[in-house]
Amino acid sequence: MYPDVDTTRERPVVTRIAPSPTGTMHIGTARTALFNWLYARGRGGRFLLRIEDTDRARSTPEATSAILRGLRWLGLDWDGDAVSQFDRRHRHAEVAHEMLTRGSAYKCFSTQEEIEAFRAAAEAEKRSSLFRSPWRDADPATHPDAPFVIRMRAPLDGQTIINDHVQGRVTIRNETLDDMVVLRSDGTPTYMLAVVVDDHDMEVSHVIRGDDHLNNAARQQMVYDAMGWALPVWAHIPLIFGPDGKKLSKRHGATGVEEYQAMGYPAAGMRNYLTRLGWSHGDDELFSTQKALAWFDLSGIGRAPARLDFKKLDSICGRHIAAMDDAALLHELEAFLAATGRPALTPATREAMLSAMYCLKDRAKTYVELIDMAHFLLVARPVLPDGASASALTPDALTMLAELTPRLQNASWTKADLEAFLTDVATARGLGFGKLAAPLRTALAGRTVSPSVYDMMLVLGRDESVARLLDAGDAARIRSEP
RNA sequence: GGCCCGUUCGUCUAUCGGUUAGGACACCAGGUUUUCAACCUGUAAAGAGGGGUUCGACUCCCCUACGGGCUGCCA
Repeated sequence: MYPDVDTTRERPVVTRIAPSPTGTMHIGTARTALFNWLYARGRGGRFLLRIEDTDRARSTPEATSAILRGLRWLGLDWDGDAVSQFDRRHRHAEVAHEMLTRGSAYKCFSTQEEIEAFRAAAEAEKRSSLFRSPWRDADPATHPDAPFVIRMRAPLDGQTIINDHVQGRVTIRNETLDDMVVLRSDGTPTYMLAVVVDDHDMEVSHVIRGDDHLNNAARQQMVYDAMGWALPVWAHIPLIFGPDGKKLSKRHGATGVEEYQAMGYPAAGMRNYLTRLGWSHGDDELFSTQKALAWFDLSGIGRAPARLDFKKLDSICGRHIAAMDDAALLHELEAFLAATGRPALTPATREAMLSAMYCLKDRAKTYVELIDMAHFLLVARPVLPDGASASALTPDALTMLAELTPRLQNASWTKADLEAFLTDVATARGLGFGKLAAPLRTALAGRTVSPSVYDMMLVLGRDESVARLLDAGDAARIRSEP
């Protein structure tokens, strides 16, 4: 019934993401947005945003702003203003009436109670529960003066073929579809109508969306056909599952993009991971957004649902953080601090952070870990050692620090010289450097985990380092006094 | 129930009829090492099951099993 037209013919590339504002921005929605963005931006096309808010009961402004924030965080910029589907309801109704005059739709006066009763009976008798409206072929002259919905007059036989660029040729027999409602009795459009009208009016050329819409595509294609509109290229991508292979839900932990932002994952790493989830370009695993834009294509999308793997996300994000330019990383970090309500950096800590970035970024997979690793430069004297690190301050260790500290006053303050000097100190006592590093780390950072002691001394500088070592000695002395 | 889609190491995936089925993450065993991270080396690990088609199937077809989606005056 529908010829295999080449829908990829010359036509400007326009994609869109059309989330419904009924909660947080789901990670799956974010990935769909990313695919659409990559496809359009990689081809000089446009990427649009439409808020599908026709369900007035469930749509909230808060959810809309969460969507905007999520897209912005991921760096997925859209063209023009976000379109409100609800605002276009009159246009949708206009098309519904156009379908009426064209004879491709009809008024149905069946009440919801009648339909529900029919479905219940059909289920009970194990018959098809497809509702066949008795008004489909009724003479308009006999129509009552009563509320009605407008239904699509869908073909009863034949088949509808979805030429899907991910799933392949999908054939659906028309007899398995009923006459869907396109305009509700209150005059508002249903999703099935609105999505087609909007995509057409917005000149969307490629519809890349979750494969939960694959079946819907057949019914939507009937609307395109009824209106004589050019079909978009269909690409129905598999959904994302939780680590256990079940549909991603709250019990898996993070489902909203803002939760990932709060956990400190860098946007570039998220883009990389999400792009690779369900799409591939040979064996390439780690890539920049520029590469993704150049490589992304519908042919690389897999047909099976993919599971979220936090370990891999961690790994990818860690590599992105390590590869980032220090200044850019600092900028991102400050944005993270602001977005999550953490205290901002002071001019002094900002400078220290920048100079320390080289020894911090290799050790962190998230900004949370980065901040944690930077603890030594964020705390002010006196550094209070935590329980685990305090145990390194044994009497012997304190003696060693006390001897060493004055000599640090005129030591050469470079990594190589400090390393030589401190190694000598430890060796002179017949100890491995580890025995000396532990108390040094405690005095400098107050933690058992930190960057290398040399790096901390370099970042802190001579005065601050010496002062911290003296503090540690003082504190121990005070503790040991009765 | 009906219809539609899917199924390669634990996970993400490569392969587009001919490979010892490759890579990455995770794991395990070593190495490096001042902690952590990183890094290096190595081990183990897969075509859901059954039928076809073919000289030859992970790859094409069918059936089954399992998973998912749709079946709303939700989107």
